[in-house]
Amino acid sequence: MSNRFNDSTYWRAFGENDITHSAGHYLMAIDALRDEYGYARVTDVAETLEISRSAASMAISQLKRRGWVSEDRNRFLLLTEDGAEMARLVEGNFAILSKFFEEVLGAEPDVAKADACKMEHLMSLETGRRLVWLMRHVLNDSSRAADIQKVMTRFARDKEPEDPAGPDADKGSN
Amino acid sequence: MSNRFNDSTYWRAFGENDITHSAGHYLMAIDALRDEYGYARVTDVAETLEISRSAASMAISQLKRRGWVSEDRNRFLLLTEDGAEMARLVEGNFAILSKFFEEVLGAEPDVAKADACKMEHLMSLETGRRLVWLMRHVLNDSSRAADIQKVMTRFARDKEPEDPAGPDADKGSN
DNA sequence: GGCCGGAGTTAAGCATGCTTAACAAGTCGG
DNA sequence: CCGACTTGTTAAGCATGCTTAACTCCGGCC
Repeated sequence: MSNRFNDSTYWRAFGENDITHSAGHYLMAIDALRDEYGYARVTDVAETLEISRSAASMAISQLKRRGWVSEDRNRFLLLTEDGAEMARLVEGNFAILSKFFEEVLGAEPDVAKADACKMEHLMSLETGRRLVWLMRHVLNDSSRAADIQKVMTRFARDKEPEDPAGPDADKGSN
Repeated sequence: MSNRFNDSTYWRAFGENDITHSAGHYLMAIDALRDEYGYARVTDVAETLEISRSAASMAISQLKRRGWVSEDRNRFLLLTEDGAEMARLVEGNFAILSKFFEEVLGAEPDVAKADACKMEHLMSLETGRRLVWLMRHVLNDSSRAADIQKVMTRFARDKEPEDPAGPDADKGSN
């Protein structure tokens, strides 16, 4: 059996990500709060994310130890340079994925955002950049965009129960 | 502040997924083992996934309780109908995502597979189907495929350090 | 018949990430 | 000046998901 199941470096890498789903949202919350109010406290982050203050407190301690969050002289929360970079990465991945799901694939906005939110911290910088590039150069070309729209409209019309991988997907590839 | 940060139903939905990353791989491992050897035991799953037998044992108990795995009369592992469906969903998502990352975005095979493996259990059936459809109807059209290839070749040439979201991505959207 | 080894389970420990409860410290009002 | 509220932290508990260690159980072999 020589497929990806034999190679634990693949599937177990899930747990060794640069950033967890929740960490990404802590960073983005701090960023958004500073944008809007000029400062961010533990309590504000907890409120924004609708979790307990204690959970926010402990999680933010981790983020400080990891060098992504610091405090100003008034003990207000700051993103370090690395922290801001991670926040931008996750934010950017969310933006591009939800845009792709909605505008190219024609998914419902809610579905597009839910899927994007779950995947945002997992897509590599490299792949994210490639997707941005494609979107920019395909969608901004109105003829190509219309082309794709036509195809996806046909999808909406022809839609029938079918295997998500489809007959020509290379199942168990590697 | 009226963006997705205010709505915990979005980001916290991550933990309420239909299936976890590891559960997906347990199901796929059982499926693959039965395909190749005609049967699957706890020990075989543990070996395939390179985890301890005890971890496999406990995880598979959960999957049985969840109605995704059962046993035949010789105590060999079986996927239930629901289990097989979940396995096919995750498998299909992996196939289509890695194919998309590699063949459309032009990512390195390793990067494509790593990203796909991390995201496979998170993409909804709906979005997966749409991606399959697009791939089938865009990539199978050689002129359109060439078009995209040309764009992505230009990406490889022009590649420069840039924000993954790019200037025209709707950051903080909702 | 007894013993060994493979298969499977259970228990205890660790990390993440959440909860509630209890508590320390600072600020503000009467 | 002191009580009350706000802020932040720590502790204990729970779920997931892994580990190692210590079993049970069963089948085959001398």
